[in-house]
Amino acid sequence: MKRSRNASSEILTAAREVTARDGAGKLTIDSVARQIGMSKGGVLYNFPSKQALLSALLGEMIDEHVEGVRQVDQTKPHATLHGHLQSLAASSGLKENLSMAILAAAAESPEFLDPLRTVIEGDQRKITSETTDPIGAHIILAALDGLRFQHLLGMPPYDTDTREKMQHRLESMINELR
Amino acid sequence: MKRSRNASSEILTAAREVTARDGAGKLTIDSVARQIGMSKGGVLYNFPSKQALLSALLGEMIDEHVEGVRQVDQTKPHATLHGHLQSLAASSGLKENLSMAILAAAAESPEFLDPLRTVIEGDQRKITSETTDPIGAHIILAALDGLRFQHLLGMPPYDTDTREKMQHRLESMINELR
DNA sequence: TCGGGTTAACTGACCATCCAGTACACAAAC
DNA sequence: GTTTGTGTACTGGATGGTCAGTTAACCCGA
Repeated sequence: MKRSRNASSEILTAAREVTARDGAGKLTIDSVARQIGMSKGGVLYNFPSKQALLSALLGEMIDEHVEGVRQVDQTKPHATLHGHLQSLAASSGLKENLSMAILAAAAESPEFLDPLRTVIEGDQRKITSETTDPIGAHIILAALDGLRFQHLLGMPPYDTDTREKMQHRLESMINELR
Repeated sequence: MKRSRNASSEILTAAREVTARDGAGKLTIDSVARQIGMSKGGVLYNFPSKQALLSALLGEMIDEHVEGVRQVDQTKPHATLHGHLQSLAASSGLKENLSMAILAAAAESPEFLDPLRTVIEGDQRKITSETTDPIGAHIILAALDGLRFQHLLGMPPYDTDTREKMQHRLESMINELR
């Protein structure tokens, strides 16, 4: 048996696989352990509690989001809004319901989302500083969030055609923002 | 001990009180029973399973939403969008995290949200039929949904001032819709 | 280089708790 | 006396977490 120096990243991957395959409700320490072929104790050695595991997953998601936002040219106007749009487009293809697992955790303890709040606060500050019409910018951001949640919860509009048109329109709206 | 013919509606009220006071994670059959001063068996007599209880709660929320949407003069243009805005404004004051309980349930079984999907499908059809710019209308609806979720999850913008300005702006946007 | 000591990583059995759901007796209402 | 509703006590299963012990890798002095 090989002794990987640190299984934590594989554990996180396994957790994503479980949620993707079996749904957010099936994400248990046992199921993750089975997925990676490890014992429950082993998982708990790497993450001392389920909360810790979920926090790490949330951290990954936040990192990916930040990464996605940063992929746009930071010098162009409304870069952060464009970044959010970009991030949405990137994530709207895949349907891993990891976010649902995060939401379920947040239902039990709202403070669990604090790291996310921090990031979003920062984003909103940046967005506000990039425009003279903060309300308009906030609305666009809200629409992007709305699209995210509609998709996450399997709400209409389902067809990717409509959703893409909406994204294009939102891009225009960002560009027309003062 | 009073013997009301049908305790179901009181049970639902009690469930809302529990979630409002203790959070979505504390919504158990026992806690609801305690809240209403009834035994667990009594609750389960009225709602044969927890799913059934949650479904009823979701049903209530949907009814309230539909009610809120209908409160707008149905003859004016974009009545449904205005209705959604109205419904948002009505619900944005209170902070009962019943929705989080619903979300948590949906995390375990996505089909749980089917009734909601049906309603929203209908709404979207109506909205689309009320405008010549369905994409624009969809975006406004997405923004309204986004605001809902931001509020639900305690995400910024926190201040009611900004949120009210956003609602006003959205109202203008609806009015300017072709 | 050999062997003992140390330690990080992990195992597997077990515990504790929570909680949905069941069984059934019992009370009121009609 | 039958139906409707409620209380009490329980079961069973899922699941998060604990812990003593095992394994392998690495270190280091003789």
